[in-house]
Amino acid sequence: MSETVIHWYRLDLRNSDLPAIAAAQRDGHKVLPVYILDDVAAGEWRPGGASRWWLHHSLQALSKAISQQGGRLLLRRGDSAEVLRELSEQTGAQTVHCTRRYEPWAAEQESLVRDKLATGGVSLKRFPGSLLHEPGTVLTQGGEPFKVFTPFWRASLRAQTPVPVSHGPTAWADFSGPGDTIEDWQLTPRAPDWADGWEEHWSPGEHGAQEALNSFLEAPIADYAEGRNLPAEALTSRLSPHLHHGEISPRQVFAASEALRAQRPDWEDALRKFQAELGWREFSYHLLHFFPQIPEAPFKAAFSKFPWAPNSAYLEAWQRGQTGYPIVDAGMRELWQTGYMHNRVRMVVASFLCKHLLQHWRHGEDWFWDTLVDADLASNSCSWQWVAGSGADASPYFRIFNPVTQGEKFDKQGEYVRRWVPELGALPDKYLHKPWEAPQDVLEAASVRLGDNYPAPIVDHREARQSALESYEHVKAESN
DNA sequence: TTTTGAGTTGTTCGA
DNA sequence: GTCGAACAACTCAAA
Repeated sequence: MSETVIHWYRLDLRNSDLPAIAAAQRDGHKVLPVYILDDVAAGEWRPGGASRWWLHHSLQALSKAISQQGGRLLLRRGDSAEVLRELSEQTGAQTVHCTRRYEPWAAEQESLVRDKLATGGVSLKRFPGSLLHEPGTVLTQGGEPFKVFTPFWRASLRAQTPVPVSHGPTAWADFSGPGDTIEDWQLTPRAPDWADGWEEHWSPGEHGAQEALNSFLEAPIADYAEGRNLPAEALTSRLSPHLHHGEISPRQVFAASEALRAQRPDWEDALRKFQAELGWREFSYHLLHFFPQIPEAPFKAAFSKFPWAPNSAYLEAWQRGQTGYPIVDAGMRELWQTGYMHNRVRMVVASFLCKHLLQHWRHGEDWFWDTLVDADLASNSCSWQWVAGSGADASPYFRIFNPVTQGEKFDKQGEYVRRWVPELGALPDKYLHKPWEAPQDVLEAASVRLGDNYPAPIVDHREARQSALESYEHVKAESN
C-alpha cells in the first residue's frame, strides 16, 4: 500500500524539475499538495502587494494544473508548523517534503517545522530546487564565501553542470478535509484595483513561465547583449517573477540556454550575458545565506555612518514618479502601473534615490518590495546595497548615474519616456530628457508647463552629484 | 606569507 | 562629435 507524503509548496509553484516531488514518485508515494499562507512567520518580509497579486494567480494556475491530474491543491492559512502537524495527523503521513528556502526567516521556519513535526514522529525532508548550486557548495579555494561576483560565477560555471531532474505525472493523494479557496485570501487588490490590466502584461504559472522562456530564446536573445539595456524594447526575458515564485527553475533556464549555446555559436556572447543574470541571482542568495543581515544592515560596516538626509517629500516624489527627471519618472510609473521596471531603469532610479536625493537605500528596498511582482529578498536587498555602494562588490562611490545621459543613451527616441510620462509626449527628442532646458516656445508648443503639469527637477544634477560625493567622503573618513 | 591582477552596468573633462 | 584618462583607493582571490 502506498504511503502519503505531504508536499509543502512554498516558492516552488511548479510540477517539473522538483526534486521533492521526484523523490516521492521514486518511492511510489502519493502526494498531498498544500500551500500555507503564513504571514506571521515571514513578518516584515511577507509578500508585498504586487507579489500577492502574482501569488494569487500563480496558485490558481497550480491548483488548476493539479486538478487536471486528478489532485487537489489544499490551501490553508495559519502557522505552518501547526497546519502541517494537523494534516499529517489527519492523513497518517509520516513525511513532509519541501523545497528549501534561504531567507533567514524561512530557514528558521524550517527548523521550527522540523522540530514540531518530530514530536509526532513525522519527518521534514528538505530538497534543493530553487538555485543552480546550494549555498556553501561554491567557495573560494580557502573554503570562504566569495565576496566578488566574477570569481564566484566562474567557480559556479566550473562546478558540475546543474541538470533538471525529470519526473512523470504525480500520483496525487485524495483528501476531502477542509481547505480555503483562493478568493478567501483576498490577495488581489480592490478599491482601488491598482492591478487592473496586469493580466495583459503577465501570465503567472508554470505554463506562462515556459512560454516566457521559449519566446525569449526564440528571438530576443539574439540582441540581448545590447538590447537588454533598452527599456523601450522587449528584449529582456522578464522571467524574474516566474523564477521568484519557482514556476520555473534556474536549472531549467540554464539547461535551455546551454542547449541553445551548443546550437548557435553566434549567440555565445548574448547567452553568456543572460546566464550571468542567473549568476547574479545565485550570488545574491549566496550572500544572503552567509550574511543574513543584508536586508537590514550595510554589508560594509562603514556605511552605517553614511549621512543620509531623510526627506519625506523627496521620497514621495520619487515613489510617485514626480521628480522632474523624465527617465526616473518613467521608471517609477512603469513600476506602479505594471508591477515591473526594466533593469536598466532600476539602476537609474535607485542611484537617483540614494545619490541625488540622499535617501536611505532601505526606503527603496521597501518600496520595491511592495510594488514589484518579482520582489525577492535576496536580489532586492543585495542590489540596493550594490547601488548604494554599501554592498558586496558594490558600485564605486563615484559612479553616479546622470539621469539625462542615461535617458539619451538608452532611450534615444524617447519611446520609453513617452509611454510612461505622456504629458511630455509632444516634446521633441532633443529636450525630452531635459525639459527644463527647452526654450519657452518649445514648451508651449508641447503644452508642457513645468511646475504645473510636469514638475521642475526637484534637485539640480550637478549640485546633487557634488553633495553625494561629499557624503561618501564622510564614509571614507569613518572607515579610517 | 606575500604579491599581483582584477573588479556588472558611469561621468566628466579636456584634447 | 569622439576618445582616453582620471576619478581614489581598496578588497578580494589566487598564484
